[in-house]
Amino acid sequence: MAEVIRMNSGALHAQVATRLRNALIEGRIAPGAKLNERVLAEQLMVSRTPLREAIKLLAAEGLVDLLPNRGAVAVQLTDADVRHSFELLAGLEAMSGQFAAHRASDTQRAEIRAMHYEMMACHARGDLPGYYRLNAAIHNAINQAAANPALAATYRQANARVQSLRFRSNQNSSKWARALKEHGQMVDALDARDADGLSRLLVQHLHHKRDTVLALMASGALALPSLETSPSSA
Amino acid sequence: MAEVIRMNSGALHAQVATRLRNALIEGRIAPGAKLNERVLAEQLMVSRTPLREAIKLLAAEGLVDLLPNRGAVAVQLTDADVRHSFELLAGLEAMSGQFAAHRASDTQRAEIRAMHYEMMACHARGDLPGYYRLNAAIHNAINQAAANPALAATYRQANARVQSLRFRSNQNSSKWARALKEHGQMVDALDARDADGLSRLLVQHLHHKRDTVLALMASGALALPSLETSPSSA
DNA sequence: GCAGCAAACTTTGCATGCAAAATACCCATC
DNA sequence: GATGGGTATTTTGCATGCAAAGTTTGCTGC
Repeated sequence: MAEVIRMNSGALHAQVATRLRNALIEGRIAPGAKLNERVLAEQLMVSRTPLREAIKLLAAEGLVDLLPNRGAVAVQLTDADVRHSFELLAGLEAMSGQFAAHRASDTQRAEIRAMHYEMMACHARGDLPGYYRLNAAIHNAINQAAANPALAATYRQANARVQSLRFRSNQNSSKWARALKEHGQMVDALDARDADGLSRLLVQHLHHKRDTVLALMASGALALPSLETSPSSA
Repeated sequence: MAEVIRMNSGALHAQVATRLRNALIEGRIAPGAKLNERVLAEQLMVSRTPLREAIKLLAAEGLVDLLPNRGAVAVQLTDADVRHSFELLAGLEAMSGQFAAHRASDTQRAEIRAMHYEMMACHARGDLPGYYRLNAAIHNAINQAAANPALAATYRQANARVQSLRFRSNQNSSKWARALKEHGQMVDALDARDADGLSRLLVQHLHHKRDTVLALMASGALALPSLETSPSSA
C-alpha cells in the first residue's frame, strides 16, 4: 500500500524526509519559508547531515527550491505554476482513468464504489477530514487499478506540489456538492468501462479544482507573508 | 535551455549529481551495479558528504535504488518496468504533442522542421551521435513548444530512467528508416496543427521504440551481470 | 538624516571521525 | 567435504568540526 512513501521506520534521513514532506504538504511550513538547517535539526532532534540529505530528496521532488549557498526554501507556486501543474495532473489522471477503465478488476471497481458511498456518508455528516481521506484513497485506488506503478509514482509526485493548496482550499457547500456529483459520475463511468468518459470526467474534475485553487490564491486567503511580519504599529 | 539539469558550476553536490546522472544514463555505471561511496568519492575527488547528497537526489529521480543500510544501486529495470515507463512516456509525449500543436509559434514549428532536415542529413551520413543529439533536441523543442515546464520536467525525469536503454539500442537500418519516416509525419502533423494526429504519431513512435528496447533486453545484449563475474573456469 | 562601508555574526557547505549494521572470512564441527 | 557459528573487515549512517559565503549591524563620512 505505502510503496513510494516509505515507512518511517528505517533510515533517519527517510524519516526526516517524510516528516518534512508532510509539513510542507499540510502547509505547516508556509510556501516561501526559509528552511534553516540548525533550527530544523533541533526541532526534529537530528543532526544536520540526515536533514540535508532529506532536503535534497525534497528538492528533487520539487517541494523545495535550492538556492546556491543560501539554503532551501519551500516552493512558492506562482499562478502560472498552478496552471501548469494542474494541466499536468489532469493529463496524468486522464491516463490513469483510461488504463483503469480497461484494467480494473470487478473487485477493484466494487471497492471504489464502496469508498465512494463512504465518502458520501462523510459529506452527509460534514466530516471534512474523512472526506479528504477517502477522496485521496479513491484516487489512489484508480491509480492502482491503472496498474502502472511508474504512472502512479509520477502522479503522486506531481500532486504533492499542489497538495498544500488543495488542502487549504476548503470548498464551500455548492462546490463540494458538485465535486461529489462528479465523483459519482466517475464511478459510473468506471463501472461501464467507459474509458474516454472517465478521462473526460477526471480532466473536468481537475479543471474545477484548479479554478477553486486559483480563486483562493487570487483572493489572497493564502497570501505570501513576505512583507508583513507585523504592521508598523511601534 | 538547461533549466532542470543545473549547470555543474556551483554547489559541489550538484556537480556530483550531474556527473553521476550522466554516467548512469550513458550506461557507464551498469544497471544493478552497487554504488560504493568510498570508491566513488575517490574517483570523483570529493568527500562522501556531497556524494551522499547527490545520491539522494538521484534516488528521488528514480535513477538509483536505496537499500536500507546497504547503500545504493543503479536501477535495474525489469521487463514490466520498461513497459510501464514507456506507457507513461507515451502518454506524456501525447500530452506534449497536443499542447504543442495548439501553442507552437511559427518560428518554433519552422525550427523543428529545420532540425528534422538536419537529422535526415545525419541519417544520410550515418552520423549516429549527431542523429541522437538532434533527435533529443527535437523532442526537447516539442516539449518547449508545449509551454508547460511542469510537464517538461516530468517528461525529462521519466525519460532519464530508460535513457540508458534507448542509448544502447542501436537501431538497425530498417528501424532507423522507419523512425525517420515517423519523425517526418510528426513534423507534418505539427505544421498542420493536427493535435490528435501528432499525439497518435508520438504514441506510435514510443510504442516502436519500446519494442526495440524490449527485444534488445530479451536478446540478452545488455544482460544483467548478476551471476556472472567470471565463468567457473578455475 | 542618509548612503556607503566594514566588521561581527550567522548560515551554508564540505570534510572528517566514530558507531552500528552488513558482509566476508575463517575455523570448528558434523 | 559441506555446513554452521563466530570473529574481523568493510561499508553505511550519523554527528561534529571547520572554512567560506552570506547577512546583519554598527559606524563613519557626507
